[in-house]
Amino acid sequence: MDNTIGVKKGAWTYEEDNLLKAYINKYGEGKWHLIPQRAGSGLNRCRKSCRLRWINYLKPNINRKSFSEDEVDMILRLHKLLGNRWSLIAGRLPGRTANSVKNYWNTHLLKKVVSKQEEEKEKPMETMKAHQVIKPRPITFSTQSSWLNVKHNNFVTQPLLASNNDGCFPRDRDDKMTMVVPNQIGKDCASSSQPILGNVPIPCTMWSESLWNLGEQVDSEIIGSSSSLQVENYEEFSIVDDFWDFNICDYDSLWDL
DNA sequence: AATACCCACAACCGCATCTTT
DNA sequence: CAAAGATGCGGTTGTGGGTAT
Repeated sequence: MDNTIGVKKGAWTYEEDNLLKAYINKYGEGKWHLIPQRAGSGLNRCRKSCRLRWINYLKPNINRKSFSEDEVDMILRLHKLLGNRWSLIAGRLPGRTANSVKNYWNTHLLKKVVSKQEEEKEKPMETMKAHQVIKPRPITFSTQSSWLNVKHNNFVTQPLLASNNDGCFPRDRDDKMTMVVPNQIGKDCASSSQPILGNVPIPCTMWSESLWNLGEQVDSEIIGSSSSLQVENYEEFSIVDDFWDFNICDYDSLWDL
């Protein structure tokens, strides 16, 4: 546990920053618990504070400029998809930290999003955009091996449900269901300039590779290297249709990307 | 000029998860 | 396998600077 007794808190001084930078230069990142004994008496900070200071402020590649329109757009899209998973969102924005993305969201975007949602609520039902719902078709991994092998060439087109390793859908609490975001079979987008979904171009950082990696971070062990979003509370869905109806919003988020 | 208020962001805190013993 | 320790994450708070009154 942290021994925080007698440890300094509050804003960091120039000297403390230099001590921490010198420590990182000498020993590298990580091993935060060793900082108090290695960095000397001038750096009387707990390891958590040191880690935060380095990650959010001192790290050389941090982009401290104001957020560009593209970055804001990316944050909005990723937040729609991932929610408040700031580290994942920041991971898609080079040079940005989870803390800075979170701060930007809370100070600039949260109000906008909330007011927009309020507007949507107040709209009459008939003016709402109709969604085309494509019901998923259960497919086993063995039959999907073809598209699993072409992930680098394609981009997201249609979500499907995947079964478990044994080819069956979940039957009990120990089984896990995954939502798979497959690539469009047979369509090679690697040679085109930028993938298009309807009339909406997909930002370059959200090409299939990004989504794929995203999926790996969301749930890497359930589905191996495929792009997947693990569905929690799967036990609520006794049949595929129930699951699909319940998750229309999540699927729409993907379409809106 | 003084004060109040607001905003942006750095930093802290508690908790969850992962790793080590 | 359990406990302890280490790390990482998201929510929240504190504070300094800018602006309005």
